[in-house]
Amino acid sequence: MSRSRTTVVDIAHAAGVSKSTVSLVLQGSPLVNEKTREKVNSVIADLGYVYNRGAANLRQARSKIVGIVVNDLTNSFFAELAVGMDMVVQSAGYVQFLAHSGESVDRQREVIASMRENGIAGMILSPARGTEAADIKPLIDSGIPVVVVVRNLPGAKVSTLLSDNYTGAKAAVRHLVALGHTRIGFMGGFLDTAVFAERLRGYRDALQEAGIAVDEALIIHSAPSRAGGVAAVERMMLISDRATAALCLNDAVAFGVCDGLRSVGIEPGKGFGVIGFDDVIEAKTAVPALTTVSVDPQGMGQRAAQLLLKQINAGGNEQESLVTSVRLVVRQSCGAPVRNNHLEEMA
Amino acid sequence: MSRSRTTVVDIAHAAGVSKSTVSLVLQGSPLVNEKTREKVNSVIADLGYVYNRGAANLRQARSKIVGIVVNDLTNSFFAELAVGMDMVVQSAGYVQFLAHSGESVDRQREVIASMRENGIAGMILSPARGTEAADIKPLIDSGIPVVVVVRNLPGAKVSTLLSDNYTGAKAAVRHLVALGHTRIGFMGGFLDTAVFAERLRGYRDALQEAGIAVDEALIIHSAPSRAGGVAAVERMMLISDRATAALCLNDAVAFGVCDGLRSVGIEPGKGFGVIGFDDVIEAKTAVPALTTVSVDPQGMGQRAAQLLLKQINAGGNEQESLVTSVRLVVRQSCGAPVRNNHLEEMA
DNA sequence: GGATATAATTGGAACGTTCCAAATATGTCA
DNA sequence: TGACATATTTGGAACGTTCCAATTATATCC
Repeated sequence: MSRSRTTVVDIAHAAGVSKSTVSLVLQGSPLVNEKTREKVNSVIADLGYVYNRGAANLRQARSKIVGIVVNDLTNSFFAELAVGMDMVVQSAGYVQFLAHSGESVDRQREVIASMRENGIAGMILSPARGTEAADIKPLIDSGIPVVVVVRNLPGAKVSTLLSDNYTGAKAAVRHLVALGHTRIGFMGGFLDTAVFAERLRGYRDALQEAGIAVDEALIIHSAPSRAGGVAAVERMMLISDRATAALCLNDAVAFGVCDGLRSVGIEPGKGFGVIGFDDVIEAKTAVPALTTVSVDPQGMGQRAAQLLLKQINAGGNEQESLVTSVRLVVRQSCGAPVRNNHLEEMA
Repeated sequence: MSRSRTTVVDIAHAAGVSKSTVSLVLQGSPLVNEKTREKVNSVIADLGYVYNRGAANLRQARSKIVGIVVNDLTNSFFAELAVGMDMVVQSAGYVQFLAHSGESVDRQREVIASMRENGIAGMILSPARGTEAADIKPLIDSGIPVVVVVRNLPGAKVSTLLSDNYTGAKAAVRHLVALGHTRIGFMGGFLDTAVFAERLRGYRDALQEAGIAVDEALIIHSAPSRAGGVAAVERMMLISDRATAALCLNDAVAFGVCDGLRSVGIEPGKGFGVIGFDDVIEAKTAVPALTTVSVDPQGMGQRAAQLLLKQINAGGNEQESLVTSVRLVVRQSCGAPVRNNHLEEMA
């Protein structure tokens, strides 16, 4: 069907110049005469030439491709994170390989290897559960900048961008305490992620600070999903001295908790205070609107991408560790009277 | 930092063979002696060689990269669609550029161009609203296989994979009619997509078939999102002879409709029947569980990817148009007694 | 042992760019 | 006009692989 690709040489020939000149035009070099540039550009348009970035990469040994690996794209927090990255990556003239590891370290290893073979200039990784520093060591050793987001990867020599889970959880619990709650639960998640550990730590410390003893029975583990939230409520109903409010691992769990409450006849926000974490888009429009710790995933994705691009351009590989601030957005699900939209701000 | 990349020549040198032999080993050719193969492989492992697929692509003029462009990754239907594609693409040894067009045709054009420069072997496109056949013409003309999913692109010479929107909508409305409803609304969406048109057509035809006159006042346009669903209910409350049930453009709208109903004191599934479309994961765990037309986005993504890979391998570019079947999953939100999970099946 | 078949290996050109050093054109000055 | 500076253009090597045709090693047969 299509004859062999038109190349820079074809352009050169048709425009009556050398391929070097065409290359110069392609790169927008100021060295080339205005008339020549016009001529070349018009020929390019005529022949429907498409630049072969692969060939250029081969010669230059640096590509305009970044790799992004996300543990769970079906979770809207991560989907939005990815969209944030997409925005700045595209705008900078890069494209991204974007893959979903599905929390499988094996799959993650495979896609990282594959991306590496395909010549990425850098990578953003939101690690699958159970990822170890060793998993990305070869990547790093080869001098490719890596930014780790959302979940920490202790021991890895990389830049990281985490949200301030500890402070956020603390603020949420403080808010529940201020509303008069004393039986406050923590729902969703398992011990295996740093995110869980930090949020739980914030929860514990806030209770302690308020002089409320931590009741381990109120810490209910479950899958970090909507279904997990439903399950957590079911489990909670079995204990005698039940909670009257809960901080949830994330918004998905919080929505599940609302569902679960409703199915046992409790109205979230009235009979029971629910606070989520992440502030995904639906949090605002849900009924009741979800009180949650806002992480702005899209903004976080943007920052991560900016950080990566900076490192790519700098060439140097000094690591940088950023913590994005977080704020409690009070809506209806916690049962507090809504005074204004962003009641509490935290640095 | 890192010295220049180790190449196939370095391997050859260290293993005492020629680069051609190394290349043969890399490709798993049966031509090479078992002992030589072992030797070469061990050297490869020792030197930490990483294959440069870009160089190979340059020589072979066919890559192992596919492009995927999705109109809205933050919509979980599309996120799951993408995950389905990711699964089969990865397993086939390909990587994907995955980009989010955010319903912007400009952005979409840019990323398509960028992916093309980066040498994709094929592309799956879930077009942004307003995309025209002309937008992807150059891609197609260059002989790159394209599969269009979810939304139709009339006039484009491509393979398509659509869900059976018409039949699905019809089945949903029939079900509502069977439950005794006569005032049935259609909520969410605008006239500008084929998906909307088809589902609406199914709605109209089913009503007509049942001898119920279509009341244009019950067709309420709104954004195809959760917030849009809330808005649609608000609008619906203003009319005198209100609907008692509604088919929603998609699950997001349906959730919004449930939210909206609740905030005016109507319990979805009791006072009002709600049916969604798509069957996203949360549909099952929501309260009330959402009756919806199941599209299995992940499965659809897989099929799309399989179709694309088939076309890439075939080389031939005969188009194929598939319609994925769809089935009504009756849960609680429509108010029907749940007899078993998949009450109605449709081919 | 020589001829022939088969197995295994190999050098060099090619893919489409960029980059360098060198060449050529154009302008300026005395 | 010659000397010099500056603006513009250019050929060829290089990037890391694959592929072809050709070569060399090994086995098989009479």
